[in-house]
Amino acid sequence: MIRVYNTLKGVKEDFIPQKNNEVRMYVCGPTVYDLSHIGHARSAVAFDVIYRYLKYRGYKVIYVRNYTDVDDKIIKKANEEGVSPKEIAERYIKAFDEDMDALGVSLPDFRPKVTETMDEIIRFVQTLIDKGYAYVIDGDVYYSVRRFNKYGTLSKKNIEELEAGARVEVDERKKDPLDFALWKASKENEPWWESPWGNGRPGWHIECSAMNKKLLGDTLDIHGGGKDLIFPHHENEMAQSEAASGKPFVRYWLHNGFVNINQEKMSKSLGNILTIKDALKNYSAEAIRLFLLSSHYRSPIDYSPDVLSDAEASLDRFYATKERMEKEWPDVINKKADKKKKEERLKPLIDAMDDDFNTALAIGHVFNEVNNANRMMDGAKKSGVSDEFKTALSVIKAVFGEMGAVFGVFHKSPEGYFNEKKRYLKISEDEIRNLIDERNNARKNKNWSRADEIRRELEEKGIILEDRAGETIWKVKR
RNA sequence: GGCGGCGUACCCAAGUGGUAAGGGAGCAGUCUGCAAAACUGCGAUGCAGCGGUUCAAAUCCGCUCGCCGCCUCCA
Repeated sequence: MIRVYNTLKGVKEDFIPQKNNEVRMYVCGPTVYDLSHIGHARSAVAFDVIYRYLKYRGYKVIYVRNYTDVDDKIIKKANEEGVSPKEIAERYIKAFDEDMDALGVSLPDFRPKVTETMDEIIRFVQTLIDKGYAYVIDGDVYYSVRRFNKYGTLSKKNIEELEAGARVEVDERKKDPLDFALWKASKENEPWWESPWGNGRPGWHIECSAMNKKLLGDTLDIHGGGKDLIFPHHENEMAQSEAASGKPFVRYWLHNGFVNINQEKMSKSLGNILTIKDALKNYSAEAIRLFLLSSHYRSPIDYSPDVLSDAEASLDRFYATKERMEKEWPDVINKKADKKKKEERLKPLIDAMDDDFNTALAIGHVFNEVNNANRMMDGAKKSGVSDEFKTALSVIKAVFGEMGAVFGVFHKSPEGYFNEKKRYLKISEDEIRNLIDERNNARKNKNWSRADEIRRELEEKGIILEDRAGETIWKVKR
């Protein structure tokens, strides 16, 4: 049984989708006005793993992640650059897609855009007006917060205190300062769409409600996003959707924690925004993914060179072991793993993931198995190959394969992994080869000082030499 | 001010009542010409602090200290 922490209830509870085997899942995607940063990556990776895991556990998942391509910030940027909002949106959708692809984030089943959902949005607003939850003023449409008596239940906010503490500039025309815009009449130099209330564009929250209704129906099983979206975005979404349908909007609200940079919140004013593209210049996508999955998705995490190096070191260890398994015991690991034994070994991993997608614990178990595999291979070398050993090693290989597919980490070929590290090389491969040859000649002549000198020389350039039986191999260790 | 959360070894991190997973770094050993990798051993008598509940607490309760997030666009 999967258990998830539901923001709405504030506790972990059993995960039971409305339709026995089917999960309808929606995650808030980016507003495409700038390059995506490492925080977007966290949200995307966290929910990607949740998506993959639900499928792994046998659910049929319909996963939707939107692009907000109509928004104040997009318009502002477009006006600054003297280009159309459409051009801005397209540019950053492309950039976001590239980033997701680089990070190995799987494509959601649907990726709706606001511009392609306009009819549904307008109908949705009209429904809210018809039901008395919204009112029109000079071409604007506002949602009447006080009409929805559950307002504040998601973010645990008291409506009276909200009003008292409101720091937003109040639009005097609104009936209540808390009311928010469903539809905004277009101003000059703004994109607009025709509507019953005049030309205008949607407010921020209505798109998600409309997209959800269109693609997933009135009630979702999972709705996800960053913690910062709980208020006001998700609170407003819930208010809109439940007012319109009269049904519960979301069964399980899931929210991921933030990524800080050197203990500070990322923000434009601090100037410490780390884009995904910049992160990828310094670290591999897999290391970034492993870093993101090394703590629980709800905890805040701190991005720093140290923790990313830790992730790289972990990956080196994992792939060195995988390589050893493949090189030393190809016949053993290519045999089909015993199903029952596999389930036994998989159990701790499954239990961890079932418990609110505890990737950190599950990855810990992966490394327990790395240790087991190495110990068993050492043992087999010393005291012979037993059937037990063969079974266990093939099972571990299978465990790596299955969990690798869920995490989107640990799934490469060791050769491919170590080859990728060559991008950090500060010396040509030919030069390395030549130096290794020279060193091996020196070793033959027992010229140990020259041999060690070459080793040191290469080490300074981030190359580690390993003298194996009959050959010297080199690896990138930066 | 309101709401929510966090504080576990040198660093990262799991653990929500039964006696501290895992990774990195470090030290020692096996192996090696020397290394590397791997393995073995060592490493928190204690989980911010102080009290309390309990046969038993990192885990529950209370207080104190420190840190953070949301309340306004934000993953």
